[in-house]
Amino acid sequence: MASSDRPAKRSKMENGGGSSAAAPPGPPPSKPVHSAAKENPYLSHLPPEQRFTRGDAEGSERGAGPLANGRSGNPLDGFIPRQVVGSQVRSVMEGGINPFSITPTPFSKKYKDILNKRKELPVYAQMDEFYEKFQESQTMVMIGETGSGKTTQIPQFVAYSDLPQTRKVKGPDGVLAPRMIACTQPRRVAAMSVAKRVAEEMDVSLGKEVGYTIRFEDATDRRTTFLKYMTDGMLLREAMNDHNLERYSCIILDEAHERTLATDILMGLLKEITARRKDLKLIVMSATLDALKFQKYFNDAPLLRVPGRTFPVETFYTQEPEPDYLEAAIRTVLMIHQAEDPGDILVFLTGEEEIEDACRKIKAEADDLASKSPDLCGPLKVVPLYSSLPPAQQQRIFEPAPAALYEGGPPGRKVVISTNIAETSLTIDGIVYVVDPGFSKQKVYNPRIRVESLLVSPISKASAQQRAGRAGRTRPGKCFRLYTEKDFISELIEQTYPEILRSNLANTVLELKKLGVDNLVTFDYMDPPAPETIMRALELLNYLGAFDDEGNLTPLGEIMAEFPLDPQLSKMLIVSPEFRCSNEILTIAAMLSVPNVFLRPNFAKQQADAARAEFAHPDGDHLTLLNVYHAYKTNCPDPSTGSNWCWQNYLSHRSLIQADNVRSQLQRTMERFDLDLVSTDFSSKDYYTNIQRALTCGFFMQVAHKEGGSKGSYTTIKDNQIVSPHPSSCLSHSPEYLLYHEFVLTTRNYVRTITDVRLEWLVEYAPAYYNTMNMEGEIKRQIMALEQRKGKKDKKKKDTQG
DNA sequence: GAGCACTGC
Repeated sequence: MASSDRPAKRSKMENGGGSSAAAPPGPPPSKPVHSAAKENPYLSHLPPEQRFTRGDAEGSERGAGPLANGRSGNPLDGFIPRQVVGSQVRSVMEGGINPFSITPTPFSKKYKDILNKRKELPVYAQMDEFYEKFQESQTMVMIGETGSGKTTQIPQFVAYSDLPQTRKVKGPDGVLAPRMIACTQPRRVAAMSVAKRVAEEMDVSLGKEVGYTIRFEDATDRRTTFLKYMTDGMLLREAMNDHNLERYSCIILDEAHERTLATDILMGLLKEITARRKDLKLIVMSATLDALKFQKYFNDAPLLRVPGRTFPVETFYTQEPEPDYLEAAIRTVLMIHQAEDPGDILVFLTGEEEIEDACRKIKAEADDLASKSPDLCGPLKVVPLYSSLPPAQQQRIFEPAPAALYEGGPPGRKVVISTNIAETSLTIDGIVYVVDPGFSKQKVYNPRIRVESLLVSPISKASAQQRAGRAGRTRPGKCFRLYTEKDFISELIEQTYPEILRSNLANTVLELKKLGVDNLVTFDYMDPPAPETIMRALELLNYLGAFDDEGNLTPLGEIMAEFPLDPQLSKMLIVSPEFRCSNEILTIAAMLSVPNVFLRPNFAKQQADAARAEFAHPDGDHLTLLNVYHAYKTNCPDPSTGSNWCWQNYLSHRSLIQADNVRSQLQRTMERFDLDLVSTDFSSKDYYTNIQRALTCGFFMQVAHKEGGSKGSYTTIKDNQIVSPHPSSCLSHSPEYLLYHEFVLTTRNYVRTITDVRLEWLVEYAPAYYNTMNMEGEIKRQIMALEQRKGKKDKKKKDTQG
C-alpha cells in the first residue's frame, strides 16, 4: 500500500545491529584474554552429565513397548508406517505404566491431572484424523490456529506412533541411540519452554527422554532423548554435517508461516531429503490459512486443520485515513480509556523512540484526565515494550493494572506500547483492546548497493490478523485499526514477504553449498530469491576465497561455513593466526556479533560520550571494541558482579556477557580446526597493524575512499556511494581509506564501526579485487602509482642483490 | 552530530 491515502510516515532506515565506538584505560593486557566463561550459565540447573550430548557411551536395547507389534531385528523395520489408531494410543495414555520413561515407571498423579487438561485441547479431539493422515503419507501439512495445542501435542502423537525409544539404532558414530523426533521453533525461548512443558506432560525428565537444543545449550542425552525441540537454525547446522539427517525419524517444522530464513531453507532441503529417505516423516505446521501454499509445495500432501481456542475479537476501522498514525494511536488509547469497559490495551508502534515518545504523551494526557474527572477516568499505567529494554523493565508488562484511586472509583487500566515483539515473541494475558496503526519496521535488502536496511512499512493482512488476535486471549476483545477497511482489503498484502526475499544471502548461500546443494539457482525454494541477490552473494564468496571460479566450495569455504558468523567475519578469523592476532580478532568478531555495547541514555549523553572516549583507539572503532572487551575482562573477572562497572562506564552488561559467550563458542570452533590462538607482543609496533591487516582480509569489499575536496566526505569503492563516518565513531583523523563494518541509511548515508586501512594492504591481501583492471578513476591511479613504486623498489633490491 | 523492528547460528 503506502500509496495515496495511507498515512505517510517519514521513512526511517537503519542497518542491522552493530556497534559503534570509544581511549584505552592503559594498554590492554599483552597476555591474551581468554574467555573466563567456562561454565555456561544457561546450564547451571542441570547436573554435569546432562549438559552435553554424550558421544561415546553404549546404550542398552530395551524391550519393545506396548505398541511395537512384531518388530524384528531389522533396524529399518521400526520405521515402516504402522497402523496405530487413536484408541490404542489413548489406552496407553490412560494406562498405569509410562512407556516412555527409561525404566518402567507408573504414571504420577500429576501426569493424570495434566492429561485431563490435554484432553480439552482442540487437537486432542482430532487424534484419529491425525493418525489417518500421518500414516497415509510421508509428508503432511497442518494448520493449527492459536490455542489448538499443536506444538505440545503433535510431537507426542508422533512419539506414540513410533515409540522410538524402544528402538535404538547404531548411528554413523557407532553410538546406540534412539531415532529422534525433532520439532523446530523459530525462537530459543519457545524451544526451551515447550520442551519443559512436554517433559512434564509425558512424565519424564527434561534433558533425558525429552530435551531441547539451542545455541549455547544442549539439554539432550544422546542415548535416551527421542523427542527434541530445537531452533530451526540449529537443525540447519546439524544438516550441514549430516545431509540426510539420519538421526531423525520424523521432523516437525513448527511456525512455518513465519517463514524465517532457516525454515525456508529447511523446507527446500527436507523436500529433497524425504525423496531420498522414505523412512523420514515430515510434518509442516502453520498457523495461517496460507497452508494451501504449503500443501501445494509439498506435492499435495494431506492437510489437517485444527481450530484454535480463542475469543472473538470485534474489529473497527477508521472512516478516513489517518494522516498521523502516532497522534491517532494516542487519541485512540485515551478514547478507549474513557469510554470502554475495563481491560488492558496493547498498542503496536514501530520503534524505541516512537514508543518512548508515545508513552510520555499518553501518560501526560491520562494524568490530566484523571485529575480533571476522577469520577470518570481511572489511573492509567503506561508500559513500553521493545527488545533492547532491560529484562527487568520488560517484566513490567506482566504487572497488574493499577487499582482504582479511591474505593468505588473507576478502575485503573494498563496500556502496553510495543514493537512487533508482542506480535509473535511475547504474549501478554489480559489484553482486551488492540490499537493497530498498520506499520512495522521491516528489513529490506537492496542488492544493487548491497545494503540491508530497516524501513517503516505497512504490515500484511496476516500480521494485522495476528495483532487483532492478541485482544482475544482471555475474553472477547476489540481491535481498532487506524486505517480504512478499504485500505485493509485493497492495499495490504496477504502475507509479509518471507525473509529470504528481504535479506542479504551471503551467509545462506555459503550454508546451502555446505548442505550439499549443487545448484543454488535451481534449488526448490518456496519463494525463489532475486537472481541478483544470489549473484551478489556468490561474488562476495568468490572474492573471499570461499568459492572457486566454478562456484564450488573451497577448503577455506568449508571451514568458513562452520562459524556462526557472516562470511567476512569468518574469513578474517580464519586468517588471523597468520597475522599473529587470532586472540584479538576473536574478540573483535564477538563484539561485532552482539548488540551495541555503548549505552547513551537521553539524560546523560555527554557523560556517556565521555565514558566512551576513555576506550577510544585513534585508529578506529574495531580497536576500540577490543579495548572495551579487555577493560571489561580486567575489571569484571566475575560476570555476575560486573554490572556496576559496566553501568559506571556506560556499557551494556548484557551485550558484554553475550560477547563473552559468543567468543567462547568461536574459540571452540577455532580449536576444532586447529587454528592457533596467538597474539603479537603488545609492545611490538605491529600489534595493532596486524589486527588491521586481518580485518582487511575479510572486509576489503567494505572500504571507502576520501573524496579529494571536502573534508570528511568519503565514497565507497565500487558502488560510489557518498558516505560520512558515523558521528559515534572514535576514529580521530580522516584516513585516505577506511574500512567499515556496516553501511547505515538514516538521515544520511553513514558508515559505522570504521577503521583506518592502507591501500598497500588492500592490494596485497585482495589482489583480485584491487587491481587496475577492476578499478577506475582515482583509485586506479593510486594502485598504478603503488605498483610503480613497488616495481622500482624491487628492481633496486634486485640490482643491489645482483 | 546520531538512534537496535525481530529472530537465529
